[in-house]
Parts: sequence; C-alpha cells; structure tokens
Amino acid sequence: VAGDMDETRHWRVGELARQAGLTVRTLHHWEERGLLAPSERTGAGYRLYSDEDVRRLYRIAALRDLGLSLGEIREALERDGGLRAVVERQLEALDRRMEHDARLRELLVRVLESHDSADLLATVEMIRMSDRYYTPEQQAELARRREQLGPEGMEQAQRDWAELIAAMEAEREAGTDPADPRVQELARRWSELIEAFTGGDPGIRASLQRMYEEQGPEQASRGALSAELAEYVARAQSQASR
Amino acid sequence: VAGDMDETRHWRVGELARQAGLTVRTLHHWEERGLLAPSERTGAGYRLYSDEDVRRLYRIAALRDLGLSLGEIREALERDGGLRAVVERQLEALDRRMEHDARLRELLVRVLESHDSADLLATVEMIRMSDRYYTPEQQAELARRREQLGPEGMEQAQRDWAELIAAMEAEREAGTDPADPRVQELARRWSELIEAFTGGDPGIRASLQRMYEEQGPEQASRGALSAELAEYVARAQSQASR
DNA sequence: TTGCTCCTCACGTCACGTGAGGTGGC
DNA sequence: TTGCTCCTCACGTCACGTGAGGTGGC
Repeated sequence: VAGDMDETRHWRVGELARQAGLTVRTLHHWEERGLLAPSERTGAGYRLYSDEDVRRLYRIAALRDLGLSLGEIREALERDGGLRAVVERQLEALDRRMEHDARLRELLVRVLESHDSADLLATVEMIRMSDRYYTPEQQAELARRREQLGPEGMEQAQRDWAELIAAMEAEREAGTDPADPRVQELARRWSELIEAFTGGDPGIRASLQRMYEEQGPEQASRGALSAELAEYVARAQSQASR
Repeated sequence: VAGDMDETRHWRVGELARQAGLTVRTLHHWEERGLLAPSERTGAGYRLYSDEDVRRLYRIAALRDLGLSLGEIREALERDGGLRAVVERQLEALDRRMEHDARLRELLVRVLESHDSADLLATVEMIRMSDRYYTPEQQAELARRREQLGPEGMEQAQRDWAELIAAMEAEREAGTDPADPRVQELARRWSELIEAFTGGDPGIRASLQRMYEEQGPEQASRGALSAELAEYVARAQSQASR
C-alpha cells in the first residue's frame, strides 16, 4: 500500500456514487446537465472519474446541499464571484420561505387546536381572503389591533356583531321600513362596529369594501351575512343620509 | 338587484377563477385529479359551477394554502377526521423543514461572511461529511464541545493541529524512523489531540475512524493530511505499542 | 460461463404554465 | 360578423427514480 504509484487513480461511477453518498443516476443526470463529465471513458464506454473530477463532484454536492439548483451551481462554479451572488439570492429566498413557514405553522397549530373542523376551515379561508385583499402593512395593522383587543376583546367583538346581525335580521323579517328609527339606530351601531374594525384607516376601509364588492356578502363575511340582509343594511344606511 | 330570484346561480370557469384568485388551468387540473368537477355543463361543453361547487373550491384552496398536496386534500375532504390526520402529518413535515432551514440559514450566513470562497466551500463539504458519518446525537455532542471551547479555543485547536502536522511532515520528509523517540513523542501528542476531539466518546471515535477509512485521509481531513503522512503516523502509532 | 457493473433510452413524478388549433355565445 | 370565452390535447418544468433491454470485465 505504501509505495503505490497510482499517479492518477480513476473511479468508476458506482464506486464514486457510493463514496459520495449519491446515486449513479444522479451522476448521469449531472452529466446530462453539463455539470460534471468524467474526464475519461474506457473502450466499452465506462465512465472514469479522475481525482480532479472527484473534487468537482464534492463541490457540486456541497452547493446542492446549500439548496442551489443545478443551474445556479453551474453559475457559481463558472463565474468568479458567482458563488457569492448566488448564495445571496439563495439566502433571500430562504428568508422569505422561513417567514412563510412560520406563519403557516401558526395556522396549522390553530387548525389542530380547533375542535370543529368546519370552523377551522373557515378560519383558513378567511386568512386566504385577507391575504388577497389587505396589503401586508394593513394586515400588520389589523394584527396589531387584534393583539390590543386580546382574546376577550375579540370574543366581545364577535358577540357584538352576532347580536347586531340578529337584531337587524329580525327587523328585516318583520318587514320594518329601513327608515324606521329603530332600524336607523341599528344602522348607526353597524357603522360604529365597522369603524372599530378599520380603526379609521381609509386604506383598510377601502380594502374591506373591495372584498365585499368582489366576493359578495356571503363569501366576504364567511356566511354571517346573507345577500338580502346586506341589501337591507345598505338601504338603511342610504336612508340615514337623507 | 333586489328581488333577483337566481335560485341556483352558475359560474363559468373564467369568472370563478378570477373570483377565487386562481387560473383556469388550475381548475382544469383539479378536475383531472378528481378534486372538483362542475356539477353541470352547457350543450357546448362549457363548465358550469354551482354554489355548492364554489364552496368546495374555497375549501380546496384553503387546504392547498396549508401546504397539502392535492392527494392529501382529497383524503382530507373524503374521510371524516381525515383533515386532522393530514394536518398533523403536515405539521410534522413542516417542523422538520423549519429545523433544516434554520441550520441551512446559519450555513449560508457563514458562507457569506467568509471571504475566501474556497475556504467556505470546504466548510460546506465538511458539514456534509459530518452529516454522513456522525449521528445527530454525536453532532450535538460535538457542537456542545465546540461551544465550550469558544472561538479562541477552536483557533487554538486548529493551530495545534497545524503545528503537529507540520512537525510530523518534517520528520517524514527527513526520513526519520517512526520508532525514533522524537516521532514517538509527536505520535503521543497526536493521540492526545484526537482524544480531545472525540472527548473520549467511543461512538464519535468509531465514526471518525469509519470516515477516514471510507473516504481516505485527504477527503476526510479536507486536504490537511496526505495519504503518505497518514501512513507514516499509523506506522509510528503501531510502533508505540511494541 | 456466471454474476456484477456498466451502458443508453425513456417514461413517471407534482402541480400546473403555456401555447396550438378549433368552436360556442352575447 | 367580430371579439371574448371556452374547449381539448399535449409538451415543458425540476431533479432525478425506476425499470427495460443489452453488453463489457475481473
């Protein structure tokens, strides 16, 4: 073993794959993609990798473990300074993903904590809706306000809405004129609760309105409001300004 | 708009896609995969989605946002309690990914902080190697020990090794007999440093040895040790036991 | 001669994106 | 009649996994 003069040791693909903890197919694929070709072949076409090839292989494997795509790895290996550029992009993408995952995790935990699975699906749908209509800043603002309210405050708000909706629905079913003082009082309360939700932020108000316009009251309120009731409330509010 | 009796409103695929923030192709795909088929078609084959279909669509979209695959969504919607099971699996997978990402992020930051890109690639390769040969527990143990050493301790250890390797290489080049007392002293020091690294843990010692056997001294030491020098040290150590 | 390793296609995966070529509907 | 919407193929993506069918090598 001592004086073994194997100046350029060569590796066959299977050997090398086993060594590096990869599959033969992976090495084939890297070759197809132009990342790593063996510097020699035997007469019968067997791939022979040199020490130099092996070093390149380990570099590629390392970069792959950093999450780079094969295209990015090529870029990193070809250009000087390419590594830094590619890794910076990679880090940014990773940060975005980690943020996303953190939010997702919270969501999943909430889903698991919830016992009623219909209710929990509704929660997810609501969040999805929010994501579509509120800007990230607006969402942060809404979250801030929710935090300020605390769990009891949130429940209180929900009860307030449930009560108000029930009262409004009762008037509508009774056929009360929207201009009636009782209904007008409810409409005023309605505006107050919306004001409390938007916190007076005109952007949030606009987003909310766009959501109701585009999705309709049933979707936007996740079933809390019927189209008929929304219509009735709108009539009462237009009455108020007369 | 008021008394509109559209008992079963129908949606065409484009409309619905726009509403839901999806593409038409996505709805086609969901249909191919058996997730959501419109309950009606026009004579010409136009898809018509009912309110019921729309509700199902929103449920699917919500679950997709939770990161479920289309297959998992089917499972969740078909079986009772399927949602909980699927979400639990999802959460476990997410936790694993988040842990992985956290480690990856550290790595990427270290790569960016390093100025010599060859050096940084070596670091990544070393970590890859460690992942292959040390169990998670052993890695934790090694990390604990590194932390205990602190940055100065680490640098000191690296200097110790560099010195010892240089001294050993000098003897080898000079052709000193491995049994020579000077070489024997170096070999003793060598064993001490390995002992310091493994912390006396036999598992770590075995993993380290397996790594050197399977990868060879050059790869395992990331170029710090030549095959010849490793051979020389081995001879010196076997001499010691005589 | 028998295994073992290797070779080159080539299809499958996952959730759609992106045309191509053609037809119904207000 | 002119756009617009819709239809059904069908290939492409990304990094390989997984055979299929056949041949070299110690």
